[in-house]
Amino acid sequence: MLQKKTKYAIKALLTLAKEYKEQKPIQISKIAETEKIPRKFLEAILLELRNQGIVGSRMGATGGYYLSKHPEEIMLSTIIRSTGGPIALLPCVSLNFYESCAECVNEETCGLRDVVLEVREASIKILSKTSLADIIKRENKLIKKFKV
Amino acid sequence: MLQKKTKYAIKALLTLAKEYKEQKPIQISKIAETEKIPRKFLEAILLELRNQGIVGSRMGATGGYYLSKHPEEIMLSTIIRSTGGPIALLPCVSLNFYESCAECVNEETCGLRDVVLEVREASIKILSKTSLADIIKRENKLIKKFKV
DNA sequence: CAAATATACTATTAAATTAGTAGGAATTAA
DNA sequence: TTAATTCCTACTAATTTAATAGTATATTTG
Repeated sequence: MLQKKTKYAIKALLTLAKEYKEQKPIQISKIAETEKIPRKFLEAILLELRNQGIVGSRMGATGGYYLSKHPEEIMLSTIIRSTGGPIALLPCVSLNFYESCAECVNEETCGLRDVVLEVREASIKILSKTSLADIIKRENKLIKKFKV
Repeated sequence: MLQKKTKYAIKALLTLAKEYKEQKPIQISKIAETEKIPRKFLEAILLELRNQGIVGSRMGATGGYYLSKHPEEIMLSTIIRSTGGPIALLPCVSLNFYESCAECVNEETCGLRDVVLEVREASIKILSKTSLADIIKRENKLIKKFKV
């Protein structure tokens, strides 16, 4: 399961994406309000996303956060990883959060690992081709669909 | 990520599967030892698996646990669900652990949910066609592969 | 039947992770 | 210079997960 932190991050980034215009900052408080995210928590999350290079910021009055890339270039897999959420089901198949299993005699011949690897591939295939822009597109399609 | 509990469950069930013979019980302590799982914790896990109908048990001397079905019929998805591990990335797309998102105005038109649904489908497709027997088969294949 | 050996069950504790808060420093625009 | 904003560090609270303790109940075997 994704952490709340990750979900908040995605929602916040979607807000930035919807009003995307290069370097145009939006304030934390505005995002927190529209997305119903605890203000201070969001502050911490955006700071982290900034350190990861996903968003940029401007300090001072009229400051705020903005996407550092076009919404088409920011992938869901990147966001999940940047906010600490491993995608894999077991640490032994995680690229970014790898850890070997204490009990495993031989990782290479572990049948469970083999399956879990497949699951990871399938998940990453979807998550790494889906951008913020894609999510917004999907949203619009769904709205149309349910209006009819 | 799968919980340790789930991983222990899978390992324990694989042990039972490898020595499978209808209704032939194996003791907790033996499984705990070969799989390096804390004895008492495993006890609790097996009890749960029993209440879920995945294993059967016999009390008293010479008692123990045994698979209630053939290893080919026990699927990874079932084990994960039975030990409390949701497969979906968000509760709003989980079949067995469903919960709506507090902030979501309309679930049906949520773009993120739409993507996460796809990921779930892909994962379940693999996990629900993989049985204990399949995992063992994979293991044997891998052993052969790495021997050469 | 008694002793030994299992699981069944309930309750509790410990550890780890995740979520959220507090408060002041630094920066910028007006 | 003031107001508005992000930056940063350190905490605290809440929740979840992992593990343990101890007793009750059932079963086999001598």
